[in-house]
Amino acid sequence: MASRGAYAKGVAKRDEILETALEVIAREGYRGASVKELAEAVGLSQAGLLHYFDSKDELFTAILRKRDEVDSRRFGDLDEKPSLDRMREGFVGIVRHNAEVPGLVQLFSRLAVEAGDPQHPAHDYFVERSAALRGTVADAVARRQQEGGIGDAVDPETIARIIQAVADGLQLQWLQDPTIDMAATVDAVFTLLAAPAAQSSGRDTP
Amino acid sequence: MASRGAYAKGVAKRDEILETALEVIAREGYRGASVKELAEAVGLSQAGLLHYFDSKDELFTAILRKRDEVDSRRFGDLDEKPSLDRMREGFVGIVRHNAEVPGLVQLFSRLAVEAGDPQHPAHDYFVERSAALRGTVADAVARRQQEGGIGDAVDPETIARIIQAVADGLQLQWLQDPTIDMAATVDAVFTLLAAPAAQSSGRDTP
DNA sequence: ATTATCTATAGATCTATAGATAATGC
DNA sequence: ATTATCTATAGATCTATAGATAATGC
Repeated sequence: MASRGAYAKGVAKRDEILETALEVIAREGYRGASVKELAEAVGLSQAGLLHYFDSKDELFTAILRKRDEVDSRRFGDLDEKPSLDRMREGFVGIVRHNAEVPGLVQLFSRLAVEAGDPQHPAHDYFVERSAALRGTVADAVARRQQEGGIGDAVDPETIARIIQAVADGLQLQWLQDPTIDMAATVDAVFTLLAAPAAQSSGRDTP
Repeated sequence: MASRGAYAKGVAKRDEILETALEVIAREGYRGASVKELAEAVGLSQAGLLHYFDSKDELFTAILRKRDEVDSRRFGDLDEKPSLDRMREGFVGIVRHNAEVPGLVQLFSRLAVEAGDPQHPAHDYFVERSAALRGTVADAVARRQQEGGIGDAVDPETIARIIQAVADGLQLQWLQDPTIDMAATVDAVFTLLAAPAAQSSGRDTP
């Protein structure tokens, strides 16, 4: 009931845990990422680490959240109504960066599967993150469609969903074959979208 | 060394195991799919079942292979150079069917992540299956591009990779929110591809 | 003789919790 | 007084293997 909240030291430690975990997983893969290994990496016992999280799944969910925080500081927040072109750049940049942190891609994909269960601690994370991402993309697509830069055979929400699916699905392919160029392929999706506009521009009515 | 091979009974049993496993997983999800549960479903002890497979991962890999076999009998083999339209139908049909077997979607996605490790028994399965699928799609796309039905801003292999990524990525989204219409979204990808052609058809040169 | 199957078990994890002690801060 | 951390352990799985016996087929 009467909870005083974490001490300053505790707050800092929790943060240190998440940052160290990100490094370890990025480098060594999700494999070596048992609670015990992560605890050792940060100089705690397994029980000592779990003091900060309710369960292992909470821990990994927090790691993903931390990652988004770091990424959006690095690549600019996607919640600012960017133009489609700016979004394309941002998106491709993140994907290119992901190709350097295989362990995080593994962690993300694996949790995405497990979090299908609404009881899973990461469920809300995925649902919210997805919706936010798609909302921003759909906005930018809708604006471009109004300018005539993209055909309107498919509605913006569906196009946004497709773009997200490509990014997620490519990661699964890339986990099998890390030589494929995820960034270039995501970029190609935007090229495909733009294609019709290029052909019809300048002569709107026959 | 001198291996006589399985008896007729054994061959049948192995097949029965796989078919029962498909049903159980489709119905109950990947969750309840420990070796022990699957063994019970088919009336064997856990050790009795493992007699037919080298390991748990081999078992699950065999289950996925069996599934493809069943599906391609049901939806027609994709290895026959179908037209893009026929392919679109087949693809959408499979996706629609997948939406009825959540447990198999979970199993597939989860193994796709784990099989990233080249040591994993399912690694070859995913690599080969992927390549075959993409090859067929790329072929059909290339033919359509030559007819002018699709722009050539993006090469056929990349388009094939994108289509596959959409299908795989949508499954991850659908695991979080089973109300989304995977089939309709995959179909929309083909609509997007066709869009430019519709606009330019009939007047090739300005 | 070999396969098909069982029971039993070793052994490897891994998670969560209980019950300490030391450090921090109202 | 509460948080931060430790050691120790319960207990839940789960996989793989050993060592049987019963059924099958060269």
